[in-house]
Amino acid sequence: MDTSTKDRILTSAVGLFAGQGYSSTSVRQICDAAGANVASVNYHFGSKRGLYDASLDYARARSNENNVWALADTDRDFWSALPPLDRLRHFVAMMLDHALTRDGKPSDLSRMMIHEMLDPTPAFERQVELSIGRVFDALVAICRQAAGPNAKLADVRRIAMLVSAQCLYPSLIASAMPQLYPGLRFDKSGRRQLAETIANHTTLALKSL
Amino acid sequence: MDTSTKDRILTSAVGLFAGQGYSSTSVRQICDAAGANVASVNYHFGSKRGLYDASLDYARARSNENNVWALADTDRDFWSALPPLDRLRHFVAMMLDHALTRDGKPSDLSRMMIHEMLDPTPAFERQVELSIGRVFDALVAICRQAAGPNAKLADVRRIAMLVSAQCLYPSLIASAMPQLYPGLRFDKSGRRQLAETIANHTTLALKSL
DNA sequence: TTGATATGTAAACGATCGTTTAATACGATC
DNA sequence: GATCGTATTAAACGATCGTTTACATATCAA
Repeated sequence: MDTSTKDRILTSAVGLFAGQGYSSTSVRQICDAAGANVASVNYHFGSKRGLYDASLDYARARSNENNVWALADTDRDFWSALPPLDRLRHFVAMMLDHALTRDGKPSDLSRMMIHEMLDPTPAFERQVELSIGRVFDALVAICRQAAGPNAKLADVRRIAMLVSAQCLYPSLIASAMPQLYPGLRFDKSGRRQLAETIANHTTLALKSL
Repeated sequence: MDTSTKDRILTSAVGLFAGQGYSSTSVRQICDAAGANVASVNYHFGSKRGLYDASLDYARARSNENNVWALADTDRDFWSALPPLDRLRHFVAMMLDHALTRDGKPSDLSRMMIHEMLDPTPAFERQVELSIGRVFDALVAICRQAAGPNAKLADVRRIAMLVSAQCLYPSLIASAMPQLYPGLRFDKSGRRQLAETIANHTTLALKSL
């Protein structure tokens, strides 16, 4: 093999945890996919939970390589220079680009996060602090800025929650897509259309506050 | 006990499957909660899968008691008499009422459906035919009617998908709510506000097509 | 070469999984 | 009262789970 056993295990684990969740994925299944021995998981990561925590960090790191969640940093020069509605537009597009890969399938990170939201494990609290929470906070801040000073915070927060709902939903229903929405595709153009639709509707909603 | 063993198992199974999904819930866990013997699951339902299928049907039946999904029947006199935008408003409120219980917690059925969407089991296809699929089709029909004849079907479908995203999201993040949205509540008034917000924004979106 | 440290592996551990078996208790029917 | 179908139970089945053990191998410093 060209990569280390530890890396191969990590890569296989991310894919399997993202696909089936924590409890449905066995250590042996991961090791078979990685071409590694069962005992190597506990050697390199201490336990299955340790591997899971490392997988979350690994998926998040890989996602950040494409400079993505970095945009959640509200105070970035590049962002604060933009008009509020443009910031919102870029932010929505960014969330979708992180939730869906280039070929329209859900990203491993988004799937793992959704599994965590649905059935939180002890690792969830840390992931909220490190990624999800920051992104949501940034989204609220952008929506607040776009809505103006007269909008009530509770209303803005509700709209921000609905934005994240629309951005994460494609990752949730990806496995069930062909059954539920036979015509829908999340390729590059479909993703762009979706981002525009969400951003436009949110703009209308924020302006009507 | 005042109820039959079969019913007690069914009730416990719905709650546990909804809470943790299929593979994370053990037969022994269900039987302990129901005060039944482990073997009774296979006696009454044939297998764990059989119990799971029966649980889905049971949860759906209980949900329909409150006359809910019946509204998905687009040709109902009561509904077709309403103006399109009012039908949309009622439909969104109905979806939210089915996704959330009176005290703001997610319904068992919505949780089970979300688990199915995220990691479909062999039972999913049947549930799409019996409930989810019909509801989504009805939603598309209502949105199409509200958008008028000039709207492109693909655009209407995308908006309908986003509506279901916003209605199901609260059930997805219910376990993680206190961490992600500390201020948000889905009590009666919160649910009404949420339904109004979704319906209003969707109305704006459909009119702008 | 020797010793130390890091890595990989076969085998087994005890626990838990879904399922089956064999026996028992109950109730209705003949 | 004997018989039969239904319901329930304790106990055990083989399989799989996460984890551990004991041992083999590789790498490098002394």
